Amino acid sequence: MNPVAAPPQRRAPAGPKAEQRVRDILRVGREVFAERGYERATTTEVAQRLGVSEATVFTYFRSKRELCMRVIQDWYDEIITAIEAGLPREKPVREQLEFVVLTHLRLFLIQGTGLCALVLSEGRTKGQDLGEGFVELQRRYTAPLMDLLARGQASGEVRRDIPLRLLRSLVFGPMEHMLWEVVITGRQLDVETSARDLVALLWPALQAPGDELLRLRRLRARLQDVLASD
Amino acid sequence: MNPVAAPPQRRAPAGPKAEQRVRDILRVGREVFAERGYERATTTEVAQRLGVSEATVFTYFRSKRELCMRVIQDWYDEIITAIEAGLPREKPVREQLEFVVLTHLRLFLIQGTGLCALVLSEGRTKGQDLGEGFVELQRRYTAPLMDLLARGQASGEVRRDIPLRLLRSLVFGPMEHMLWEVVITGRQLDVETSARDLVALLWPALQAPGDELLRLRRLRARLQDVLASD
Amino acid sequence: MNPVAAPPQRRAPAGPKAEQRVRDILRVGREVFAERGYERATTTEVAQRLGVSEATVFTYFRSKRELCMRVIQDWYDEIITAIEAGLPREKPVREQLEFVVLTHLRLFLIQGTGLCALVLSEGRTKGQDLGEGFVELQRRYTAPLMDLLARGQASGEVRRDIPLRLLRSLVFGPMEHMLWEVVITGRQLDVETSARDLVALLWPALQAPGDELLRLRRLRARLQDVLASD
Amino acid sequence: MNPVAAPPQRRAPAGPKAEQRVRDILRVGREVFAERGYERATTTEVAQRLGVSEATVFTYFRSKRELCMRVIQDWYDEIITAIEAGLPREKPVREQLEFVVLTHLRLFLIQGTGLCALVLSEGRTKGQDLGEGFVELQRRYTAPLMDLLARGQASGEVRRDIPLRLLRSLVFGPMEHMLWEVVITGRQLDVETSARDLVALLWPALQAPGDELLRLRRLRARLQDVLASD
DNA sequence: CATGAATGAGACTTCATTCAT
DNA sequence: AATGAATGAAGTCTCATTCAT
Repeated sequence: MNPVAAPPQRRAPAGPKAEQRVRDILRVGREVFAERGYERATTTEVAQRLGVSEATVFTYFRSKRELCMRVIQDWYDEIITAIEAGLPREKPVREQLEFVVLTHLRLFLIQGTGLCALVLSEGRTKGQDLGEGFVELQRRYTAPLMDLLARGQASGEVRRDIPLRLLRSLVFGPMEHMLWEVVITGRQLDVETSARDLVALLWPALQAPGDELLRLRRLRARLQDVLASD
Repeated sequence: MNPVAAPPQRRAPAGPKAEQRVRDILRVGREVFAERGYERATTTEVAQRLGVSEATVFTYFRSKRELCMRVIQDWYDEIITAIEAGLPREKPVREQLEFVVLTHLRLFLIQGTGLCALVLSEGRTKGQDLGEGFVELQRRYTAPLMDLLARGQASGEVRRDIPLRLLRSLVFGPMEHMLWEVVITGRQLDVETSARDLVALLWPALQAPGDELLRLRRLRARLQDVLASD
Repeated sequence: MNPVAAPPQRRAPAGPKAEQRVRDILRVGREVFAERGYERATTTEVAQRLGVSEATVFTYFRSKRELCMRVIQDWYDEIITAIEAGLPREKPVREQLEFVVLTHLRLFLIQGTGLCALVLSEGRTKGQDLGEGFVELQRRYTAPLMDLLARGQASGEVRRDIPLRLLRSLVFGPMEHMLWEVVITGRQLDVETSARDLVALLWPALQAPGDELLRLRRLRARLQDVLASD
Repeated sequence: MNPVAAPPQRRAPAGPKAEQRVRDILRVGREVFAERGYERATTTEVAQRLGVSEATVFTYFRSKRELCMRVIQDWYDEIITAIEAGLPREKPVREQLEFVVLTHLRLFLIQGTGLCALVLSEGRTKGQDLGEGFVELQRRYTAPLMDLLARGQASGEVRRDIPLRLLRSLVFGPMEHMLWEVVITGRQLDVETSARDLVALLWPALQAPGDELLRLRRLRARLQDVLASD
């Protein structure tokens, strides 16, 4: 009888200037969340860095939580876009893998380590403050690599006797671990070299076991055949 | 020069009863920090679970921050102790590695995913709230593995052409990544199987490339040189 | 003496189009204030339901307070008009009373319970936000009934030995109490039946006691005096 | 799997001093809510009038809402207690009714008009902020009168042809209306006189119709018989 | 005239921490 | 040694209102 319609949310402004504001807030919000993590980040700081009032922030984002979610989504989108756009699909899987790792490292290190931390550490508060749509984000985020590994298995470049999930951990794990190190120790990192090294290190584990050995043996046998037939 | 006495720091009580109190608070503190993370954990909750007043907690720990640091230290100590005590040093490196991975996974999963998250996510707030002594803790924490890998290199069971640091990331990285997956998705994990699978996967990458393989590689390289110089 | 011009009050626009705007805002404002009460009503909601910007509302009304006052005034005017227009002055006072009660109940229940609540609950904040002109509004609002009762007294249909004010409370009081019940419990109410029942119930109390009754009462009073003086 | 136990509420202190505090806060809270209504009342003001910090208020009451509920409950309890304790059950129903009306008027006017307003105006926000247990409170509040009227009907002192609910409105309605008048106009009121007048006015309406007339006729007949038989 | 955009002021609430008893 | 009690500081969020365009 008295459904007592929910009171209306003030709609965020829409328009070219508004879009710029949204972008600004997201940019600064990303910084702040990355630096401080969800709990220690304050809307006050976001507003101050932008030189606007706190109310302005809440004009464009309904809550701190929503702002954070958008920050994370945007960042995921950037990574996904960067990888999907630049992936050299015609090249061998190994080179594609190098590209994936390099792109991740690069994007993370430009500004993303804090965000990485944010996602990882806030992701676990499932059902609390953030984390409702996290599983899905996580899925999209790892999708390009999963796809790449699957194609590798199909083409025979990647071993088939290990679940994809585990292979994924094998790639992302060390990568993220290296990033943590950077974050914690503050040591610099040469992304290009690190990416190449890491893939070089991983590759034998991803390949069919003894594959290289088998190929080299075949190569030697054929060379011997050639020399003998001369 | 500075005759003004230092402000009287209230000292924590001493004695056997006091030590028990400290242990109790640390035990419960570990639970609470693990479940909620640093920010969302409250001293209130620690006190309530223990059935004491909040003030009591502050009688034994100067601050929430200090309590958290001690919780983390204790937990590190447990892992280090468990590994050092059980490590089968006489067995091949590969088996020792399996032990290390298994022990980590087990300790993390028994009660530690939250602590893992705690360490990882609070570790990054370098110079803020926690994190002063983190680099040192991190060092001690990874020491057993570093040591193991070094011995492996010395004995020729582990390749020498890759920096230890990278090898360490190769082991810890996927391990932690698997743990995050468990935390985020809530999926169960068979630690024994997972540990064995993971090491099996990593082993080819850690091993010194076999002798035959090395010789074959050298052969191929020389042949390529000859053909190129033609 | 005071050559400083008064601060430029922005004047509300004038013209036929402007009048329509004012009417629209008042209509929607009435809805919103009725549904939510003064404090919980927001200018945002008024604007949104009307499809205009918030600023527009403030173009036509200086403040939320002023809008609310106008809403209440308009509503009073409607009731007063409805009653004055429809009152069957030639009929007996009792029937006129039934008309007054019925009209009140009907207008309140159509859309007015919220407004009734608004008036009653905001009326008390005398000298605060609303309530400056409330006494006057209240007077105009009860004027038709007061007039009716006065005419009843003049014609002998209504007792003269009770102050008008009290008689008014006797009519409005139960009526409003019934309305509150509807508002609070959400129960339905048949206005026609309720109006008739209520007047039937009140009528004996409003009527001049019949001649015989009066004489008998006087008789009893004198007997009691005689007995008491004995 | 991760029920994520709800974080614990800090328990309100218990003890003799604490009880005094609770009483103080309730006393001042009653004042503030009565003066301002729910929305306009602020926890800040409650704290300031008490000369304590705002946090102290929240140490004893979890929220503004809870404080307000307790204020209202206490006030209901006072009225109910006062009436149940003083009701002269052996006297005629009419005198009991006078007592009920008088007690209500008195309690309301001492400090309760604001609270009356509070209950009435906030009661309607059912399912919003307050108002969960309101129907029940309302029931307890009117119970003494309902009971009295029911006993009156049983003994034949009150007419039986009208639903109790309507009779209740007939008593409470004018009473509250008079109170509103006092609140709005600020006029003084002699409670004793007003109570007697009001009941005198209502009584004919509550009695069986023509009842008084019939009784007086019987009285006269018997008196005549007595005189004649002398 | 209408409005997009911004904001000052203030509300409720939480929590680590202190201190007299 | 333990704690009951209090609180300062800070945080998120809401909303009426203004003003340049």
